[in-house]
Amino acid sequence: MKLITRNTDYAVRALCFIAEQKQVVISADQLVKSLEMPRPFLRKILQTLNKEGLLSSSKGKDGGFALAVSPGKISLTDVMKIFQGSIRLNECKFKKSDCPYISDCLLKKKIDLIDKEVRAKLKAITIASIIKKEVNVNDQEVRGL
Amino acid sequence: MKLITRNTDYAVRALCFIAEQKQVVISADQLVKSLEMPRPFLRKILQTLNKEGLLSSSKGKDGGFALAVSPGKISLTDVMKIFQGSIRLNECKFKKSDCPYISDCLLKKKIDLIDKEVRAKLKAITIASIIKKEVNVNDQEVRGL
DNA sequence: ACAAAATGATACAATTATAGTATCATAATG
DNA sequence: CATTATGATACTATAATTGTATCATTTTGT
Repeated sequence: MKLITRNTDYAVRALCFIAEQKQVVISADQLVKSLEMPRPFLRKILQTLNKEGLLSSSKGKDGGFALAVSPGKISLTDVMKIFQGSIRLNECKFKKSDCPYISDCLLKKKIDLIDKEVRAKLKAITIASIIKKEVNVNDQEVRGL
Repeated sequence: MKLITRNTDYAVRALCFIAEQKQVVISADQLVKSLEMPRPFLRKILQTLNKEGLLSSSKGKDGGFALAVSPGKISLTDVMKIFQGSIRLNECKFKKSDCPYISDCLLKKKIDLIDKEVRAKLKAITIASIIKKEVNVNDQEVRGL
């Protein structure tokens, strides 16, 4: 059981990496070399992030990808939604007419509660909050980890 | 994204149903008729629950399945473990040597925290806690919902 | 104009997980 | 010994995940 799939994970790491660099525009090749990911898969992911508005892209020499949204405003749920669709943990199989527990299913209610909490917590995790340590510890720059 | 797969869901509902009946031993056929589930699939699930020790079984006429553990001692995590394997939400793809965030990955740590909380909450959900309402509301019996 | 360096679009493929089905064997009971 | 139940096991269909591969397009420098 995974909460986060590979492409979400790659996307998050790519976003973090881009956010951490002094350069604004980062090419797919740079990312492939720095983070270890299969190139075509990463490219597809970057294209998706571009389409979805989290990255902007430029072609040709010195082209690549740049953050289109500030790291503090990109949350894990944003990325998960893009690559994993809805992140409802629940989705009862049973239609109201079928479910033997009909209108109020305690199981569903309990899971719903957990679901809401998880979503809130995932939303609170932003790219900025993930890279915070690497970028800024005691107000010192510690790039190039 | 589902936290709970179909077989876990069926298993939980079957366990709840068995726990709710006055009869101790419930046959697969009874379950199929009452809860709406494909018979062969449910049978496989019941066999698994038997093997895993949550149910006991008896063959022949008036045979079937009975709870082998009290409803208060069967938690959602028990059932999930059986049908969905480990319920770690995390499992970082990157081996220590590969991961660009090396020994301390903030993403992983944050997800780990969520993971622990979710597991604790799932563990707190027992069969007893799910059927409580149906079996016992204001100390009245409200069977046959 | 043209080659090089980048992304864009899109179709295909392998692997794994999920959600089942189907069949025959075995045990208990009357 | 037939009936009624579960046990064991092999098979299958669908969808999701995790990619690969190819060609088109745009930008830039010479």
